[in-house]
Amino acid sequence: MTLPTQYNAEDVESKWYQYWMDKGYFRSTPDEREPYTIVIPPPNVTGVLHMGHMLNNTVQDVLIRKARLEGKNACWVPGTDHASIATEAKVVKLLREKGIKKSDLSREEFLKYAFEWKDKYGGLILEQLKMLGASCDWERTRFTMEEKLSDSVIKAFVDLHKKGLLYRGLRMTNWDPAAQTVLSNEEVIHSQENSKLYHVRYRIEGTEDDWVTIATTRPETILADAAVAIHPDDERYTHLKGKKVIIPMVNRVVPIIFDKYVKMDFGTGALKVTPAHDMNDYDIGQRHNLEVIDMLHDNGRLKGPFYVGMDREDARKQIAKDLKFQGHIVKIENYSNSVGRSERTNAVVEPKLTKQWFLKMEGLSATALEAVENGPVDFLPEHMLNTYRNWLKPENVRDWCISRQLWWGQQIPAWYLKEDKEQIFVAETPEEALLQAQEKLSNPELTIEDLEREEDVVDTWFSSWLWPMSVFDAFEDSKEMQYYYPTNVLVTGWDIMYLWVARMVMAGYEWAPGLLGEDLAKEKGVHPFKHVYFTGMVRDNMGRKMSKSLGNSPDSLALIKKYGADGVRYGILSAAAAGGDVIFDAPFVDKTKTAIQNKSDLCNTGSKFSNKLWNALRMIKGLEVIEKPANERIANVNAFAIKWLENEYNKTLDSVEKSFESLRLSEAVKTLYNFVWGDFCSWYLEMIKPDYLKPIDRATLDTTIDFFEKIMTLLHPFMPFITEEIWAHLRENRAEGDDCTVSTWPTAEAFDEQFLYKTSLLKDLVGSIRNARDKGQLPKKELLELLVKDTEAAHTFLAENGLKETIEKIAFLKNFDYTTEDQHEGAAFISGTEQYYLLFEQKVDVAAERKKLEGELKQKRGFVMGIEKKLSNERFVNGAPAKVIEMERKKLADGKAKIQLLIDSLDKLK
RNA sequence: GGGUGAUUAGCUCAGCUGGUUCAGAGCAUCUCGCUUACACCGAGAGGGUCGGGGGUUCGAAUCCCUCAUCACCCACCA
Repeated sequence: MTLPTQYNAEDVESKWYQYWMDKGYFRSTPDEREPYTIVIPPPNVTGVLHMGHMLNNTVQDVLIRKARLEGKNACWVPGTDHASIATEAKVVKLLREKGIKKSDLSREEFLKYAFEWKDKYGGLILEQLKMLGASCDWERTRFTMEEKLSDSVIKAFVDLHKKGLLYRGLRMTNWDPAAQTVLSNEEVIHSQENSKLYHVRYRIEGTEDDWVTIATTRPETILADAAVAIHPDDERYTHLKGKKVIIPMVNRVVPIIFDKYVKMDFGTGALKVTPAHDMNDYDIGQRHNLEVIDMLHDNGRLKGPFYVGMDREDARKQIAKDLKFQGHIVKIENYSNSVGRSERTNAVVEPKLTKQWFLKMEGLSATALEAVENGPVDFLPEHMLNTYRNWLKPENVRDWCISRQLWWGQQIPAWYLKEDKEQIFVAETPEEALLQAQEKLSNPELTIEDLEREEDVVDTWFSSWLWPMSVFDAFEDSKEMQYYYPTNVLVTGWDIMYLWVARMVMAGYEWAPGLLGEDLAKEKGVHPFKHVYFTGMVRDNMGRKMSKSLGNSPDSLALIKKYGADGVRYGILSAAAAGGDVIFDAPFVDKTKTAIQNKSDLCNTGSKFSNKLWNALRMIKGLEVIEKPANERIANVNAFAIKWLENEYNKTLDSVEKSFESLRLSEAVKTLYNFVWGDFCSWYLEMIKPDYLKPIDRATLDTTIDFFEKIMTLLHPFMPFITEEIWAHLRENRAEGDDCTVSTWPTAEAFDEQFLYKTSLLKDLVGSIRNARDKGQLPKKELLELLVKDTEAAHTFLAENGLKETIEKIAFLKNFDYTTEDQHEGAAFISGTEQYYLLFEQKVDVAAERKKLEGELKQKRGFVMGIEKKLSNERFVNGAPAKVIEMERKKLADGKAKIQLLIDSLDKLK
């Protein structure tokens, strides 16, 4: 069998995923093993895979694959979120393109269309996750609006209502005129926009020509003004106390009021108050009993009395003209202010007084804070706790507005008495609601016809916060919940820390105790996850978030096609320390910007790494085998190489484990990269590689394959495809089920630091020899003679079994011996603390060599002086631990020895 | 206004509990090599007073203070 020189990720990857699926390797059912659970942060059902998902899901896959290799019952639950506003907006748009208006459809008809559309196009992202290698248990795929999950939502709602945590109230809310629904604060994105500040004068009632001038960015709302407000300490306006003003256009007379909210130094110091269309004005209105005049329809068009049916933005321009015509405009300034837009529809959000359902957050948020601050939930990176704390502080917490005026979502299980809408009955079914009504109103004659159901649905997050429980069918006495809950780790972006993470914690504490039962809750805990791993945001090279509207997100699938999923996974992981933002250079973003292309390409490093692994395999597979090593010399070298790799391997494994413990995945993958490329390929394989066309002995080859196999297991969580491919090639005739994906994670064994120090000296020496060859312009493989000054230390160093032969082999020496004489031909150099001579027929460039040695000497002297100073400092000697002092002493001794060698060398170079 | 981070090699970034992984990696640059696993490669080299200043300490890239610059989040903006 011949293997191609280049690894072809695309061909290899396509076959393995199906293979794993066929074998059912990702399937998890409760058993006696320890569970390791992750629930996916459900992407929008309409979403497509972007860089953020790739980072997020690669991290999850690494963790879940590692757990699987460790023999745990690894369960990664996938699924999608119904994303009510975004999806409904999309469906509405699609229907409009077909000429169907939402308003012409009944709720049932609309939902039918929506579900059809979801079934047809939704969940594409899950298929894309498979391309990435995500080892989810696909048989567990859930959807937040499927029947069972919706049932959980209803149950949770009813339960909260029973506990008295839900209420319905008239509040100023964020209104999205495009989607025609209320939004939570989190769904409103504020940004600075250019607008105009209109200075408009209002005539004071009872005067001919006395005016007060206000400043506003929204002159159209003048029609709904209820007062003009002044700061009570503003001396410019004290004469207006008790006066009234006449509002232009509508000629309504409204009072001048005094309120400390007004800033004296802003604008004119006089503020028009429009309680119906501004959050703060509403508050002022409450304080002063002002009339609330709503002049906008739900779609953002004007009710009147002027500009009827005109959109608010058009009306603004028109009224500005009209006010100017009537002499009310004093001036118009350019102005930059913050404008809130709907995250989902990008429409400018209107503050609007609406009746909504709210969830009391006081107790819930305190619990959520406590669970992380002093409880069982860890954040990574830790400092995220500060942000979390800041958001959950009592003064920053507001009740959660959970109703939405949409159809795509769970309809709120509340029924109103048709005759008196203030009579509300919350129940899981209409029958129960009716019973409640009959009882409460002491009227057994009531029928279901007398009730009508609340039209609104709940906020999407009201289903998401149940996700870690609802995916295990928690609300129906679930063995799965009892086994898998709490989940081990949640991997998500910090941008939804409050929106989602905090709320899942609340939900966990609210319901898990009841669902798990007292004993189990006590034993396992009720928190939804133990660790939260916050990934950073993936940004482009201008620091901007990747977003569809900017078009700065690279095409994920194109990346996978180009570099292979393994390459992309490597790239994105090695770039992302937990919590740190990732600047991801996107080669496909904008070909006109060379700056982007010039930058590093981490995925390419990953795909090169795949190729390196592949070729290491090719080398091993290409070897001829004999039973015994050809001679003792080869046997010694091989023994040394194996001993070295074994130690280096255990050290690496130890370090990788430590990185995993603290979830430092980028560190783990880099450690493995360095070990594989450096120690395994560059050193070990070169040591055991037989001469051209010579065979290798079976024992060495077998050991090498053992190592290679173990390395594949270690690397598997990061690069699942190539490791499985190599695994398959490494041994012929593997048993059924002997696959890398389900192999056994090795345990770290002790390693010998002392020995590894020797090997580092070896590396240094070999490097020096190569450097000397380089300078002497000698061919790499010409066999040379190396002499070392005969000292005790040199003997100790070379006494290590096989070390000398190994140096001879990889540095291409025909002879390596001791000498007492100084040598004058070839190159002289110092490695470690020894003086070496590499002999060849060429005079050294004396001047250049002297210069180099002098430089080295100067540096060494400075170094030694520093240590001497340190050691003569009594406070250091008394204060520092013995180990450190000992180390310093050794450094000093070695430094002094080296200085002597340098001086000797310089003397001889004269 | 409240909060959080960042500043280390030309670029992108690691660097955990202060001390042998302490000044690192990848990319880029330079020199030499198409060598028999790999030119997606190999061998070697250059390059940083760790943003400035102060402090704590025997010892600081690491802890504290301060200044500067740059991000981001929350609140708010007539």
